[in-house]
Amino acid sequence: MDTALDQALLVFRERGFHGASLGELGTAMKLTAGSIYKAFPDKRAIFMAAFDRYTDLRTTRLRKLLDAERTGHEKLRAMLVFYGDSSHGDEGRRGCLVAGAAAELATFDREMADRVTTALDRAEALLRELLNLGQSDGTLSRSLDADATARALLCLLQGFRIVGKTGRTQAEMMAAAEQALRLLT
Amino acid sequence: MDTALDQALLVFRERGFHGASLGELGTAMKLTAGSIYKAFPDKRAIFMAAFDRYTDLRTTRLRKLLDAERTGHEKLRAMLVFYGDSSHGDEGRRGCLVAGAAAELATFDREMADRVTTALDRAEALLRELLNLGQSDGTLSRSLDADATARALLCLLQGFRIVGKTGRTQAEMMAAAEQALRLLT
DNA sequence: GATAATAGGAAGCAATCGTTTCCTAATCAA
DNA sequence: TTGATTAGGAAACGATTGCTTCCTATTATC
Repeated sequence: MDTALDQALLVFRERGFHGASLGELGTAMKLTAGSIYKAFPDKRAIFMAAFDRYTDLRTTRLRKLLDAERTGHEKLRAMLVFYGDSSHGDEGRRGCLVAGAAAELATFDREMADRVTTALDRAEALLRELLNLGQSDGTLSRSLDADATARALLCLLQGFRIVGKTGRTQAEMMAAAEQALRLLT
Repeated sequence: MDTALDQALLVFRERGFHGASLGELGTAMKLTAGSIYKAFPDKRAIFMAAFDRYTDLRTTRLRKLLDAERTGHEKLRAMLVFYGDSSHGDEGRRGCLVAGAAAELATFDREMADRVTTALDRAEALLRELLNLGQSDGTLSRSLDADATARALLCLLQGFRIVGKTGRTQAEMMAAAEQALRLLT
């Protein structure tokens, strides 16, 4: 089930919700349409399940990376690098389900909009935590407005995923991430 | 023709390329499908024309705003405010055609990917110009790496448009913009 | 004012969409 | 082994999609 969702995930990331047909989803999940509809009431439910799995997987991976760092500055760098790594080459071109859902579905699908908002709010809250930590342990500038900076960083990271769709190099994205980090020190 | 495109534009911004049907486009443009296909070979061509008009309109408006400012710092603020203003409330929820096309079409449609890349490259080049100007006239920090900072700002601005899809307030977006600007001074 | 050219709309086209139905084969309890 | 339950696939469903055809007004030209 999870492995099938992992394949559906890729199709949705590359093609978007409306751009992904059940045929493509089926071949990716190695399942026929009939079988898929045994597990999901409709296409939208597949997307939502894929969305939830995507955010779960990514926050788990990110948390692990953050736990390996000590200072606020280092944790923040790890988060910027995490997004930078997801925003270049093939992986970058595959795109981000959160950004994609925001662009494609947030206007008219209330439930999807709520999911996107929740995901973004969590990321923003995490960034604020890291900023506060860095300001406490002295590794980040104390003159920053943590709320406004967290929101700006959220935008920066989402922008990474959009710009990353156009096939930038790792070096390009990392230089941008490092420059952003330098401004906060 | 341009006024018809302006209406098609809105539909594409809200629903994306695949999410916008010719019926919706027709009612928005106050034209039937038959008439539309007198002017465009296919739906994709409508989108491309709308995309070009969108980028033209926005760069024209932006250039005008930038010309009204003198220093690099003030011009950069004007650009950040321009994107912030487009990223809240109803206008924010309508979304950005460039970000939308990047998320939805950049993976498999080479010609659209090129268009998106060109639009992003132009924005990045403009940001670099403003940074260089600010560093020359002393209104922006000379220790910045202009290339990396321009790319980071490009991501920030595209992120504005994505986050703006979820209905943020003007105050929220402006605080983020002002904070980003403060970091560059 | 007659005629040619064009712009727009109504209706219908095949194809594809998401979805359902039904059948088969595997699984499991007794 | 038997019978019940389930998972999966083949095929077809109506609806909608992007697109075309054909007809009717309107405009423009001489």
